Parts: sequence; C-alpha cells; structure tokens
Amino acid sequence: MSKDIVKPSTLPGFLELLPQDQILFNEIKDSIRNTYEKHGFIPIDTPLIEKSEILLAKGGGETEKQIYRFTKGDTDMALRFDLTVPLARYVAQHFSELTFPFRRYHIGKVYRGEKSQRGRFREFYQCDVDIIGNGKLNVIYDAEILSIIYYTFKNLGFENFTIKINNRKILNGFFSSLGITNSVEVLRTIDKLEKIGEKGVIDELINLGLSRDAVTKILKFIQIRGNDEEKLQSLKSLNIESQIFQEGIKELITVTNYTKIFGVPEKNYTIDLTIARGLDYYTGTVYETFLDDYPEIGSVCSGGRYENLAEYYTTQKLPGVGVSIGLTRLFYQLKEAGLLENDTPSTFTKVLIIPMDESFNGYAIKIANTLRENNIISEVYFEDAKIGKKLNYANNLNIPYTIFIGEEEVKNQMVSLKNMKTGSQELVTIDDVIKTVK
RNA sequence: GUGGGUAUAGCUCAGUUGGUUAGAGCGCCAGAUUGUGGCUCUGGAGGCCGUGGGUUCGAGUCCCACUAUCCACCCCA
Repeated sequence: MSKDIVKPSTLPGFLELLPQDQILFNEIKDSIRNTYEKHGFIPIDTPLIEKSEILLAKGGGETEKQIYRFTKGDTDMALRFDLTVPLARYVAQHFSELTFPFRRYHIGKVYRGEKSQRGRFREFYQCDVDIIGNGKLNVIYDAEILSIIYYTFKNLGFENFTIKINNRKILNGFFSSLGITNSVEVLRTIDKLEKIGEKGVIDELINLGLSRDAVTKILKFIQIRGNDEEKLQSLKSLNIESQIFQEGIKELITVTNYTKIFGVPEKNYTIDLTIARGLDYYTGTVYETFLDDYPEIGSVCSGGRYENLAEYYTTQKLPGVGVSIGLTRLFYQLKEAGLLENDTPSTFTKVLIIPMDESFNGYAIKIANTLRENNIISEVYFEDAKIGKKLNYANNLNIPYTIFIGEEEVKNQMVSLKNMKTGSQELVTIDDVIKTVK
C-alpha cells in the first residue's frame, strides 16, 4: 500500500508558503498594489502562456536557454519569462484602444528554467509598473518612476534604502568616445565593481582586450565620487565629445531635479555611474534599489527606460520607462535576513464559535452570520471533539477570541466570549461581542 | 553550461576506527482533565538510513555509478 504513495514535493525553484507566510506575502503584495494604484496605474493581466514566436521575437541570449517551451498539438508555446515582453505585445496589439501615456501595473508569476539556487526561483512574482508613451515620453516620467519605487518601499515600512540611478547614454557615449565596441561586456564588468573590486575590474577589462589608456579612463570614470551635484560636475568636466554622452547628462539632471520635487528624500537616491543592469533593452535611465542594512540581498527592484518597447510587434514607436520588483526573491531574502518577524496569525478568523454539542449548531451558525454582517471574520467548529481540542484549534491558528454555545447561552440568548490571550471569559450579548472584538 | 558539497522519522539533526534490535528535540495522536486551551507529566504511531551495485564474516558508516538537492561561477529579479 505504502508503495503507492507518491512522495509529495514540488519542483525545485518553485516556492510555496505555509498559511502564516502566505498571509504575510499577500500583505506585501497588496501594499505594492495599493501604492501603484494610488499613483494612477491601471492593472492588466496577460496569459501565462504566449506563442513562442512572441516571446522569442527578440531572439538570442539567455532567454532562449531559460525559457520553458513546449508544443500542444501544432502550437508552439512558452511560459512568459518576464512581464515586459507580454506588455510590449499587449500594447502593440491593443494600441488603438489604449490611451497614452499608458500607465499600467502588472503583478504576476513568470518562469525561468534556471539552475536553482538560494534565493533564485524558476517561478516567481514580478511586480511591474511602467509608463508607455506614444511616439515620445517625457523624461520627467523617469523621475516619477523613481518616486514610485521610493513610495512603494516606504509604504512597505522600509526607511534605509537607496535607489541608485544612472543613464545608459552616459555609459554608451563614454565608451564610444574610447572606441570601445564590445560595450555590453564592459558594462557587465563595471557592474561587478562592488563584487570583485577595482583590481578585479581592471583585470577583466584588460582581458577583454581594452587598451591601458582606456582602462585608466574607465577607472577614473567609475571613481567619480561626491554628492549628485558633484558627480554631475565631474562628468561634465570629463569633456567627452559625444552627443549621446551630453544627452545622458542632461537627462540625469532632469531626473534628479524632478525626483526632489516628487518628494523623495535625498538619502534615498543617488547617482551611481557603475550600475548598468538590464542590458537587454534599457537605453536611458536605469535604476537599482538596495536595502542599506542588507547589501548582501542585492538589488530588490530594478528597471529603466527603453526607447522602443514594442519594435518587434508594431511599427509604432513606443518608448517607455518602468521598474520591476522581484517579489518572490524579496520575500525570501527578507525572511532569510530575519527581517520579517512574523507575528501575523495563520488565519484571518477573529472569532471561533464552539457549539458544545450538535444541538447548538443552529444557534452557532446564526451567531456567525450576525458577526459576519458586522464585518467580523468568524467560523464555527463543527467537528465532534473535546473542548480542549477545539480550543487548541484556536491556539494553533492564533484566533484571538472564542465563543461557547451551550444550554445556558441559548436559554439567555447570549454567548460566552473568551479572550484567548488573557483566558478571561464572560457571558455577554452579541452586541457586546461586536463591540469587544471590533 | 562549468566546478564543489550533501542525502538517516513529517521537520531540524546525532549516530564512535565498520559490530547486536537506528537515536534526540520539535511536531503529530492518546491519556492524566467528559463546559475550557497554552505549561507539565505519561504513553503511542511514524525509518527498505536517496536508488542500484561493490568491498567485507558483517555497511547508516568504506568504494563506484545513478538520482535528487544545496552552494559557487555564468546570468538574472
């Protein structure tokens, strides 16, 4: 018999939570959603599965290796690996029915067939928020997105975090002035500065075939220090004769100026010339967010500006700017760091109603209905068991109140309300219950 | 894709240079206590020691393969 039991387990890289954590996870997700909606973003939901030709339109790179792809009948399909490509398809497909600039948010699961590792998942939630322009999109929106990152993390209860910003035009302009052609690899190397240090970066750059002179200049570039004002000054004084470079500086100035106006405290954002994530589609502003007290967690939110979101699906030019929070990883890391002291109960129930025996079930259900009408979450314990076991149910789920229904209670049309924390119990009316529990 | 660890009860783990019948804590179930929980005490269930092969009188322990899983690199959220 036991040979027939299939060992219950999930696939590696697929996270699932116990009730207490799930409630907490949902609270975080709801908080993010509320912040997005407060800023006027519209929810969309797209299919988990898309045609492979859509997801692979861009082609090449890691995507192709990591995508979950399969066929059903003759249909070649795949699981989405982010929410940006589906957004591009969505906007291109429904272009004529949308109003631009289109502000949308999307919270959903995405899939990547990576080798699983701590804090890295094959199925995970992304919380995306983007603004898509029709033909053009003011760079002020780049600052607004930054402010949305700020308010999102602030509303989650974080104080010490830093949103690092940079502009890809600065990097690209700088590199082209140095005659660097393999800028992606160079970017990747510079991005690793925190991890491998200056010496590591120098070694890797030389390995990439860069000249001594170029490496020295790059080093000087990434060593630019000071406050944002000073950094911008240093950039200007590099006298790079690249139009792209100058454009980047101008954009960065606008973004930082407006960020201030949006009310983001200066301690929560900074220019960092070494961040260069999202190498695939970002063309202007880029963002990375770090928790100051937990740098080892890495970036908890990243994104940027892309010049032409939907170029593979339409001839319309649709520039956009947006960020994504990797919610599953964020939750996992926060928990690992002990940052989520979980004192949330394992249920939403506030009152457990316990009939002393079957004959009181009717009265118990009536009480439950009345409490629910008054927005008090309640449930009735119908299973036949000893009182101790029933109370233990309440204990295990951290239900704060129990109500006993027996002969005396029905006779008086009252209930025995017990506070599970203090243990005190008294015979009261339903109105009293509503007052006490609320 | 490359490299390295780990695999014993539902969970976290112990298990001596290879030696009888494989252990603890937590959790679960029951009783002490039939209208009152958490604490305590007592008892109980639960293991092909990842799978297959090898060495040996004898393997949870040593060797090999496979599988699973974790970590680092790559890349990313």
